[in-house]
Amino acid sequence: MNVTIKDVAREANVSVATVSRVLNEKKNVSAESAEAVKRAVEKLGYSPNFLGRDLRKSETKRILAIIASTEQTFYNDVLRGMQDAASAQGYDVLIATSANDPEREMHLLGMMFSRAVDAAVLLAPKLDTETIVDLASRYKLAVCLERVDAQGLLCVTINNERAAFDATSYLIGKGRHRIGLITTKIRSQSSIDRENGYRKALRANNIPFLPELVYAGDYDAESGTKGCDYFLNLPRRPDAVFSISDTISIGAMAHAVQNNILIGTEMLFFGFDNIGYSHMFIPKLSTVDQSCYLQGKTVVEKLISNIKNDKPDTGTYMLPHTLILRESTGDAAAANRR
Amino acid sequence: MNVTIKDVAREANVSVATVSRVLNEKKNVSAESAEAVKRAVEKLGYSPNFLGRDLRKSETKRILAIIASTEQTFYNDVLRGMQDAASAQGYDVLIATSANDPEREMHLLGMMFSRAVDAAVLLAPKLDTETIVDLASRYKLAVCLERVDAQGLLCVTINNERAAFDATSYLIGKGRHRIGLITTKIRSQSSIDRENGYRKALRANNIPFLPELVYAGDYDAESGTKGCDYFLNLPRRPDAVFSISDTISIGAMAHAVQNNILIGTEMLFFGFDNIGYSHMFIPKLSTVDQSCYLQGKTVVEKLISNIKNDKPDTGTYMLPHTLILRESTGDAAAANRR
DNA sequence: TTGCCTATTGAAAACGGTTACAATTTGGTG
DNA sequence: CACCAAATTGTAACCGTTTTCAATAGGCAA
Repeated sequence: MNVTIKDVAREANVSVATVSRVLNEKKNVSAESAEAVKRAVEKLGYSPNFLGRDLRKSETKRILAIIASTEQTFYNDVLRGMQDAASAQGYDVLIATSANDPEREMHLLGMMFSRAVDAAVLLAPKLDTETIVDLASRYKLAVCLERVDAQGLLCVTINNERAAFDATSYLIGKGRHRIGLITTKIRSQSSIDRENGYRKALRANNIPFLPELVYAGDYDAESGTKGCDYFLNLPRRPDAVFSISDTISIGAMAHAVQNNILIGTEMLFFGFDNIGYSHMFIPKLSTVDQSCYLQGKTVVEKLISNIKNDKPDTGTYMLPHTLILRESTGDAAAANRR
Repeated sequence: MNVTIKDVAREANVSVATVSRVLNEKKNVSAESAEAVKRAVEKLGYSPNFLGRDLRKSETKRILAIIASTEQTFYNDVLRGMQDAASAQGYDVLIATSANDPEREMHLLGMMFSRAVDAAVLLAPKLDTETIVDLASRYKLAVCLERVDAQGLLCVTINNERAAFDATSYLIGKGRHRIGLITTKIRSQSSIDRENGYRKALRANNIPFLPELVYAGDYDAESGTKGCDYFLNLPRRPDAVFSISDTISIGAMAHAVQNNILIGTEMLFFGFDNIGYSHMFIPKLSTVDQSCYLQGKTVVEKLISNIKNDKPDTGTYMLPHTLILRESTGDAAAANRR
C-alpha cells in the first residue's frame, strides 16, 4: 500500500540517495536521473513520509499555538499573523485548544517535548509562571497576548495596564466619576493588569476606588449581562462601565438596552479587544485595539529566530495599543472607524 | 542536550527494550527494573521522541481539522465535539487554517499524505469534489459541516436544504411573501443547499422567485450590512430577510436598526448557525441550530473507526437541525431560549 | 597515454524509538 | 538433582528518510 522512497528508487533505477537529492532539489544530480525520478514519483503517487524525514533532520517545521478555544474571535488575527510569519519561512502553525485546563495545556506541550513540533506559543497560559519559565529554558516556548511576570521568557503582548489606564482616563475625561468595572474571576495576568490600569486611572484623578463597582464573572457575554444587571440594581448606578473584554461588554450593553438605558449619554461603555462584532452591535462599542495581527507575526518571527540561533531572545515586547472611539462613549462621529 | 532512550537505559542499567516496555506499560517487566527506569527518566528529564515512535508504529494518534479561519465562532462547538471524541480514544485534534485557499488546503492535507497525522477532516472544503473523493479513497479523510455531492466519502452534516426550507417556510407562515435572501458569492455546497431550500419553500407556497430579492456577498457581517442596504433601497422592500449565516444576519440587522426599521414586525430576520452572539444582539436573532457539537463528535468517532477497521464507512450522515425562534421574527416570548 | 579534477552516484550509517526473537534467569516439579 | 515452563531480559532488525563518504565515470591538459 504505502509507497516508499525505495520503491521510487527501484522504479527509477537509481539509489534512494539520488531520489532524496532530487526531492530536496539538491544540485549534483544529472538531468536524466532527475527526470527518471520525477516520472517514478508521478507514476507511483509517492509522497515522502515526514516522520522519517523529521526524525533524521530533527526538525518538523511546525509550530504549535495553544489557545483556550476558538470561541474568542480575536484570536483569529493573532493566528493569521502567526501563520503569515511562519509561512514566510516555510513553517506551519498548528492550533490546539486547552479549554483553560492546565493539565490539557501540559499534555499539548508534550508535542513539543516529544519533538512532534519544533516550538510552541501559549496564547492564554493557564500553567503557573514557574512551570512556564522552567519549560522555556529547555524548549522553544513563547507567550503571546499575555504578560508573564518573570525573566527568561520570550513574550509578546501589549501594555495592558497602560491600555486600561488610557480607556478609564478617557471615560473620566468625559466627566464620569463613577465607573464600573467588569472583570473575570479567572486571574489571568491581562485581567490583573487591566484592573490595575483602571485603579491607577482613578487614583491619578483622585477618584476613590469603590469595591462595589467591581463585578467579576467569566469571559463570556452572559457575565456582562449579569454584571450590568448587578450595576443597575445598585443604590447608585455607575455612569460608565469598563469591561476587560468586548464580549463581556456586548453582553452588558445588551442588558442595558433592554432596560432602556441610553448608551452613550446616560451610561458609557468601554470594551477591550476590538473584536469584529464590536462595531456590528448597535450601539457600536468603543474599545481598545491590541494589534493582534502584529503580535502574532512578531512572536513567530522571534520564535523562529530563536529556533535557528539558539542564543534565545527572552525579552518581553509590548506592542502599541489604540483606543477606538465609537457610539458607546458618545463618539458617534468616529463610528465608521474600525 | 537531547536525552534519548539509550541514555535512560544506561542510567538505569537495563536495555533500551526494557525502558521501552516500562514506558509503554507492557507486562513482563520486573518491579525493580520498572522502578529503576522510572528513576532514570525522572533524573534525566527524559521524554520520548514521538518521531521515532510514530515512524516505527506508523501512527501518530493525531487528527487534523482544517477550517477556513477561527473567525467563525460556530466552529468552536464542532471542534469541541471533535476533541472530546478524539480524547476518548487517545487521539488529539490539531487545527489548521486554510484561509479559503484551495492550494493551502492541499498543502495542509500534505500532513496527512506524509503521515504527520493519521487522518484529516475538512470543515469547509474549497477543493473540488473530484479531488476530495479521490483523496478520500486513498487516505482517511472526512468532511464535516458541508455536504459533498458524491459517493465514497465519509461526510457528516445537516440537511441544509431542508433547514433553509423550514426557516423560509416559517417566515411565510408569518404572512411574509416578499422574502429577501442574503447568500454568498463563494459557492459552498451549504450555500447552494440553503438557497435551494429557500426557493423550494417559495415554490411550495406558490410565491414567485424574484432574482432582485437575492443579494450575494461574503461570509462577514459587512456583507449583511450591504445586503440590507440594497434591500432598503429597492422600490419595493422585502418584508423579511433570510441570511445563510448569523454573522451576515447580524450585519443586516445592525443596518436595519440604524435606519429605524422595526425588526420583528416591519421586517423579520432569520439567520443560520445559532452562534453565541445571535442572542446577544438586540433584537435577538431567530436562527437555525445545526447541532455542531454532535457533528464534530460524530465525524471523529466514525473517522477513528475507519482508521481502525479499514473497511471504511463512506456514508453521508445528516444530523438533525432546530429552528430557534427569537425577537427578530417577532417571537419575543421565546427569547430566553438559547 | 597518463594524471588530475570535477560531477555524479550508491552503500551504509545515522535519527530514536518498538518489537520479534532468542537468551537467560527463575521457580516449581518429579 | 535434573528438567521444563514461565518470566524477564537483551540483541538486533526495522520504520523511511537524509547525508557522509568513498567510488566511479567523464573531461581535459600535459
